[in-house]
Amino acid sequence: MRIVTWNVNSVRARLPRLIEFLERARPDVVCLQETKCLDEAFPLDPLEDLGWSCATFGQKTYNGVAILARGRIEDVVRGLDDGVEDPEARVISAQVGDVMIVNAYVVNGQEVGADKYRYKLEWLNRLRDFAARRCVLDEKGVVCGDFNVTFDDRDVHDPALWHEKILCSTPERRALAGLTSLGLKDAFRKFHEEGGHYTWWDFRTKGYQRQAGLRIDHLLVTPPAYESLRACSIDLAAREGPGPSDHAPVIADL
DNA sequence: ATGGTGGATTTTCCA
Repeated sequence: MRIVTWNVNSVRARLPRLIEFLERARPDVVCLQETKCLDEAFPLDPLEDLGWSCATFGQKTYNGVAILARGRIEDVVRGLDDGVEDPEARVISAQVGDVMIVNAYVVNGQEVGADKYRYKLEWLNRLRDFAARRCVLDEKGVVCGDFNVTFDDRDVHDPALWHEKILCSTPERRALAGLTSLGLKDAFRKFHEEGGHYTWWDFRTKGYQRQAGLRIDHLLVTPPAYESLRACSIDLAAREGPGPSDHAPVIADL
């Protein structure tokens, strides 16, 4: 099963690029983040016409997540289901075939020390607890999305520049490690131990042209999914050409 | 400390 995570930075603005990617990469499951639209504005018709089932959890203007699948999407849960008041649409999960899929758009956090930063750390702990409830460790499961956190300095183009900055600070990395502590493993690192592989490049500083990026989009997988992993790669072609997202898709084959 | 670009929505917020 080919599973993709991709922060599309508006599904409506990115629809031509999304369709091009679906036809080229031929995934089975696609987890989208930052869809940036209400469910009624999601481009359901063109995607269903191409054979995709869609489960959406959106809001106006910001955030928003969706799961696309060639097969049946079952047992959909929207949100973290922990009783906390939360108006932001950041996580959707569902069973697709024999794989539990959890798709998350983690809070960005703005800057270290900001209110949004503290909220990010709390939110990552809530995501960890949700993943623990939602995934059975001896079955196949994938917790993926835009985590807005690097694992370590191998994921950073300029570690000195980013030292203890947002997306790279020690508390954020500890909170991300809370998910791997459950027994989930970073799919990409199974195949690529070296640094220099990135999934996001800042538009503002022309990061892609400078190869100045960060690896912040991840697939964390349960042990059976990890054992069955055959490949994991970053689709740089989707970050090139006209009108790309600022993130590239990450593709895992299991 | 600031600005650069891009998206949604509305001359500003968020990333």
